[in-house]
Amino acid sequence: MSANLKSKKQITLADIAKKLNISKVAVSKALRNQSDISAETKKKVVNLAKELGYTPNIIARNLSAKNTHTIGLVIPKINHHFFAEAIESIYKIASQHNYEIIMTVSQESTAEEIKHIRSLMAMRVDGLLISVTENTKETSIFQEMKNRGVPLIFFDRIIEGLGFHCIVSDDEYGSYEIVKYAIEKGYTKIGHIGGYKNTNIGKLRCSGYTKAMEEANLEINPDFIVCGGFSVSDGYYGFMKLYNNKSLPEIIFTVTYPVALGVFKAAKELGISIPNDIDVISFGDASYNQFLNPSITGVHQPAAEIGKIALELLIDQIEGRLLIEEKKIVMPVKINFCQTCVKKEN
Amino acid sequence: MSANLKSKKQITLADIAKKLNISKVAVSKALRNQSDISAETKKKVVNLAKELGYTPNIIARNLSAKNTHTIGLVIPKINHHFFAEAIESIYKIASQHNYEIIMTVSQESTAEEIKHIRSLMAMRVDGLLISVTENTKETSIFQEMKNRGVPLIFFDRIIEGLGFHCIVSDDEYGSYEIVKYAIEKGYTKIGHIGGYKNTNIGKLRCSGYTKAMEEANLEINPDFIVCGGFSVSDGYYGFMKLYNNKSLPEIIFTVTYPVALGVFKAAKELGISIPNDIDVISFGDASYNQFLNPSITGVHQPAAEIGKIALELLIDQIEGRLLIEEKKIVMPVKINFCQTCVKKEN
DNA sequence: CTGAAAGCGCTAACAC
DNA sequence: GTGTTAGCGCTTTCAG
Repeated sequence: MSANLKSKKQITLADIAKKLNISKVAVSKALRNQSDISAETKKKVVNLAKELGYTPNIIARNLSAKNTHTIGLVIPKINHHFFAEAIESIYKIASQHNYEIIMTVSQESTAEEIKHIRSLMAMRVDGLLISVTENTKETSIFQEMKNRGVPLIFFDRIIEGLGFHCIVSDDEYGSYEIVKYAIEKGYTKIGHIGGYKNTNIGKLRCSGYTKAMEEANLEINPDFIVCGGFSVSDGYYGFMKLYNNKSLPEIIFTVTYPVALGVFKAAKELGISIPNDIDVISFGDASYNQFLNPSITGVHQPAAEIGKIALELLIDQIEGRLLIEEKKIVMPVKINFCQTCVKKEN
Repeated sequence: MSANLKSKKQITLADIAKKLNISKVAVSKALRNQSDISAETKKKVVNLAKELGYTPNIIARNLSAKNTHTIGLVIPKINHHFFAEAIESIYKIASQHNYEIIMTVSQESTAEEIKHIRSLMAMRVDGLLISVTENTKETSIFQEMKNRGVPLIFFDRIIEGLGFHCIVSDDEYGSYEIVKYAIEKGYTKIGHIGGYKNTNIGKLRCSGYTKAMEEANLEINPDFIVCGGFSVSDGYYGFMKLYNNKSLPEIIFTVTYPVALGVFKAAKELGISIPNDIDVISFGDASYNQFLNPSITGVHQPAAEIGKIALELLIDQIEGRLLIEEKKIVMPVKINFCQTCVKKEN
């Protein structure tokens, strides 16, 4: 009825078997190059398969095999430098290990997140790689995965204490370091456009900021802090909110790079110059950052590396080479010194 | 043997049926809320399913159903603004239509591309959405898909004449327009870092450039033209090549936005100032372009729109609502005026 | 080396 | 309303 795959009947093992007057089993074995088939039969089978344009039906194979060599990936957003780089790396590694990735995007919605996890479970992926949404609080779905024994690894945006391995950047220390750097440069009125406190990165990046401030005996002005999500629009509205207060901080530390871009956007609209009128530093960066005006001094995260390690860990677990308890890998970060936060002006 | 999904046995229809002392078929129907099952039975089944944590096995379902509600996506690269935006849109639309996307990344390798297409076919996706690599010349794999009647749509990087629908930006006209604009601004020595001529976008963006030049009776200096791929590194090496010639053009029109960034990178290394020493315009842009120094005047492509239309077209075709002949949709583009190509200096 | 039998989990078709 | 039968395409087991 439709122009889809069913319209032309697909070639099956049985078709090949019939033409060659041998059994389906022989064909199956020949195609998988098993040892107990004569070279001659193999050759005949392989040739005919090619001639007929045979494509194995993985669905059928998976149904008997019970594993799919497929990994489910759930991320909150694609068009964000950190994730774009991480997934690029994940796809590369997956290809090397002959796993297929089924990526889903939650769009920062917990309902979508749950829907996708269920869908991936129904597809019987061998394991799950997840970075949760900025709103995820409810852990029951993950608890359920734990009970079922589904291999699952969290990366970047994680939930601890559920027994799954986690891999993250050193959020707290990186934040601490960059705020400390700003303090050394002479800034004292330091604001923070942070993430929701229910997320690990929101919480830790904020506490790194707090620690640096306290260590330097600097006052943390609550008016200089706003919390929200991780995207450009959150930075934009965050800055607008700060702007509507009586006074602005001298420099703002943003929880992500997109948030910093949002600040740029808002400042531009308001005719406020960065870094002359107000300065910005961020957690995270982007490959194109070097071309910005000004380029943002920020904490560089090893996104590709995080993706790679997360996937390798997951594959190890799937293939039974990893049976240890919940483990948290914290990747070191470093500051990428650019054109913001150069010196405090007087 | 491993900590994978098989370790804990999955609940099946049969398990539920046995506990309830009814048949598998009744359970299957109840779960799919079919009309010929009593409300009472339905309730019992649904409750028990939830209690046992039943997850339908889509693999098994697909095997009998013969369609998978799954679409294969093959792109050359993720971390490139055009694709990031297009796939974000594709995922969004897919979610709305309840299709699952299986995205694969060819990394600009034709071998990977073919491997992924075969793999997606083996997974029996209902259709394919493809943007080919910069190296794709061999069309036999697509010919094969045509013969099999696989619904397939090309977008952005297309192959015409094979009978598949295509959707692209107006590459030639957009290029013509922006080069014409540069000419109006007084530039005469205009170079082009272009794409391989075997690709539609490489060819058309170059011919748009050529047309504008010819129309203005400007000389096209072969030394001002280099061809290559579409990424940052291609722009970088392209510019280095131009630099090693005797003279540089006044302005360079690049085939993609990443190529323009590559030019920025090379120029920065060489101590050449953009737009003072040499100027740049590009086909394509990025959301963060507005924060660049200088922001690049370029042709804006409706990436999200292209992804959306491509997918909707494909779904129409899969579901049998589209039976017309090969059709090419050309999306209008517009110039995004920024800080490059502002005026020719004397 | 080869093949017959059984089954993966689900659904469509048809009977009761 | 409900159940029986058969089959999707493949692989594993085991007998020859």
